[in-house]
Amino acid sequence: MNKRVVIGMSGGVDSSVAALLLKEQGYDVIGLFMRNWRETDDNGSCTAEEDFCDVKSVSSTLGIPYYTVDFSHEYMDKVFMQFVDYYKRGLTPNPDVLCNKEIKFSCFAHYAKQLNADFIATGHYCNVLKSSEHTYLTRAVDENKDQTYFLNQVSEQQIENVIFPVGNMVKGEVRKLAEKYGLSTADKKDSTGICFIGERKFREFLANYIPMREGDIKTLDGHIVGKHNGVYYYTVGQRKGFGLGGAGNGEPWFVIDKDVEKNILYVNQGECDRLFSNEILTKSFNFITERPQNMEFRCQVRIRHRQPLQTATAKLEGDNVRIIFDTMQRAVARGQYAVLYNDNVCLGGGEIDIVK
RNA sequence: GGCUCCAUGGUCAAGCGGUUAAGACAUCGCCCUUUCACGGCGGUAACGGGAGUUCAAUUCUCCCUGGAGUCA
Repeated sequence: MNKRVVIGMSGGVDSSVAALLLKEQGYDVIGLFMRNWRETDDNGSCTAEEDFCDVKSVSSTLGIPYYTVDFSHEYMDKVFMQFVDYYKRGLTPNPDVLCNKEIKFSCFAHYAKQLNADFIATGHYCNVLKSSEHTYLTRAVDENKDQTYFLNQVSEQQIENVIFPVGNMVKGEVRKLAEKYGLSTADKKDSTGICFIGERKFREFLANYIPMREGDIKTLDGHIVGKHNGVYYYTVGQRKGFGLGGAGNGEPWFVIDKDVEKNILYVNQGECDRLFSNEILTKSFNFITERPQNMEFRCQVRIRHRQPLQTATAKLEGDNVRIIFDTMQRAVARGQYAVLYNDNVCLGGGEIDIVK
């Protein structure tokens, strides 16, 4: 009896090829398409429909059964509510990190278990490394596509029976393979935007959930230089979207800080020291596999997806971790995650709570 | 009210009789990207109005209009 793998199929190339590889490796493969957001996109079209068509197409090419499941209630409760709440509080949430923790490696995994799966799989670019007693999450071979950042909140238990078939491939190889096997998704554009929701005009999208509230845009020394529709729509370091142009030294303006209580957006023309920091405190840090032995250790860190790894010193402080970077970091946003690495191993991550 | 300046794209700002009327910031599009951002590359977009002078006016003169400053 072949081992059964339930693979999350999004309708993209990566999960298509992941399914292909599993099939080739002789697993009993079942495709599962998740539908977690019930709305059309900005253009009024429903990409979920198109994606599901691709899942059907690829599944039939591969000769595997497929199912569809709807976790939109769970997604709303466990991911989207917090997302909105964070923005209301002036933070910059990362819904995709939560989505992996709560939906893909939780709801999805439980559902797969009901289908008698021995393993679950996804098209994520990352890997698992097994030692005699532990399982570690490791970076993808394709540096450019590594998605471990988004998995920083999962637990060892959640990845113990997970297979990431494309984790040791580069994107080009994935597409070639898809083409070779005639998968309909071979040339499909990579999807971006919030997972399951897609690319949106962000402020307009947020305005559906957080009412606009006009306020002043001020310089750091208190001069009013414009008006905004709500500080929560903006992220520290942001340049576009508040219409400040001309005058001064001709440099672009950047968001430096936000005062949610007073509804003031602080900006500066050109980058300035206030935009940079080399020390942060993360809260309720999640170590995926094991808590480090030393209270203080050297490591690599990234504070945003795809940021090149930054060298730093980490200090354990209870459930929190203080991180002191070797070099200044630009636009550290509260609500995002600082994710630690020890070379290829992703140690885990914590939400950025305080930026010094 | 007198006098003196100023008037170019959304904003700031080059230009100094013949230019495809710079550039920056904003804005828009594309690229990058399973968060939000950053970033890269492109596009749209202007001579306040009316008379003159001149072969030729954004460029010179006058008037109007609209700003700014200054003086009783």
